[in-house]
Amino acid sequence: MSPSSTNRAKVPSQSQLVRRLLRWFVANARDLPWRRTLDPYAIWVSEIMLQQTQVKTVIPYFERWMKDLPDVASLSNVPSDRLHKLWEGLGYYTRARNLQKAAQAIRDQHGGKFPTDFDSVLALPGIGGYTAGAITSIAFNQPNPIVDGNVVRVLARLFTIGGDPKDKSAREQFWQLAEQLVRHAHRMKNVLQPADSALVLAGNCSALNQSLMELGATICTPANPQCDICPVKKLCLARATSRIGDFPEISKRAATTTRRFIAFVIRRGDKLLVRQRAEGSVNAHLWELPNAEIQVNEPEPVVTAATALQLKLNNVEPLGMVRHSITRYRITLECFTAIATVRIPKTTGVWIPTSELKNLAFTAAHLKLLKMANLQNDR
DNA sequence: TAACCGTGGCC
DNA sequence: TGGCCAAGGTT
Repeated sequence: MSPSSTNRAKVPSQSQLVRRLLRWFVANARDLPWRRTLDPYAIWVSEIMLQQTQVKTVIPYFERWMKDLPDVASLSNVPSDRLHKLWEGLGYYTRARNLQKAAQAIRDQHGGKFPTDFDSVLALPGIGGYTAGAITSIAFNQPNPIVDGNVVRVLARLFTIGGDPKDKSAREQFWQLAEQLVRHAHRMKNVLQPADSALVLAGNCSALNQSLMELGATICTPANPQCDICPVKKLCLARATSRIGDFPEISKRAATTTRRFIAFVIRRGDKLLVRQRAEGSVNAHLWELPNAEIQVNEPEPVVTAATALQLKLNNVEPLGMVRHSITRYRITLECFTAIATVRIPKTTGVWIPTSELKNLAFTAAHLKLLKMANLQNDR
């Protein structure tokens, strides 16, 4: 950019910004299942599912969940197997267990009615500052700010806020700014929504908070943002100074580590040997095929894995391999069919009729193996 | 505070 | 393809 540029960039006016965002959101919001209701339970479930998970992935899970567990009462009573099955494939399974714990707290401490008070919402398991702000603003139109990855990106660019958003000082800036914006929205005359839209809005606070996320999700994207159609492009400081790519200043992720596992499909009659992962481990409560981690360069993978599992095997045949990434690990999971010849230790697995596998929640990698072995159908 | 928790979409 | 990222929270 030329240093002699005459249109010196100014910090955007907040009231102008809020007005444009509200108008844009009401006219352009995507029609999503959880935007058709003001039921705090439904909005809560959607917010938890959406944590670190994309909208496209969440939609079918949300529909299934709401059909099966339509309210706090049904969630507080659902058996663990069914709870995990409804979450199977979404990851971060603690989220599902915390949903149930919170539902039980709502039943026991709030008479079964979803609390409206911010601090009461925040006190529920699995609900932090973002989610408490999202629920109370979207369901109840309270002027509570929210800052998620989208909001960070949008605000960092609009106001050229530097620093790692994970660091305290930068984080406080984003929350302060988000709070100022939602308070502006709260003071404004309510923006009406078009009659032909399925969108249900509790009011301006809901619309403003959602507009920031919607803008980040659809236009102000991490790569290749569509600035040409952005409703607030004229107010964007990063764009005015040609520094869109410099914001936000995200730190690099931890390097990935390669790991190698051997798994076995071992059948006996109409039963399959499977095990449930222990509390406190990764993917706790979920089911998997018996498996063992081996060295990446292990020369005798099957023998080593079988020994680790205390299995004596005959007729070992390769079934296939899946690649799977989990957090910072890049995993290869090699699978073999085999026949076990001696008694099996409980820690290695238990015999489950194959007809019952569909009721158990498996980890994503092992679900792929079951499908490979024609033991589990698509849902 | 920084590490940990899962998975799939996207380019 | 591999790396980045997604409506974060907990410990």
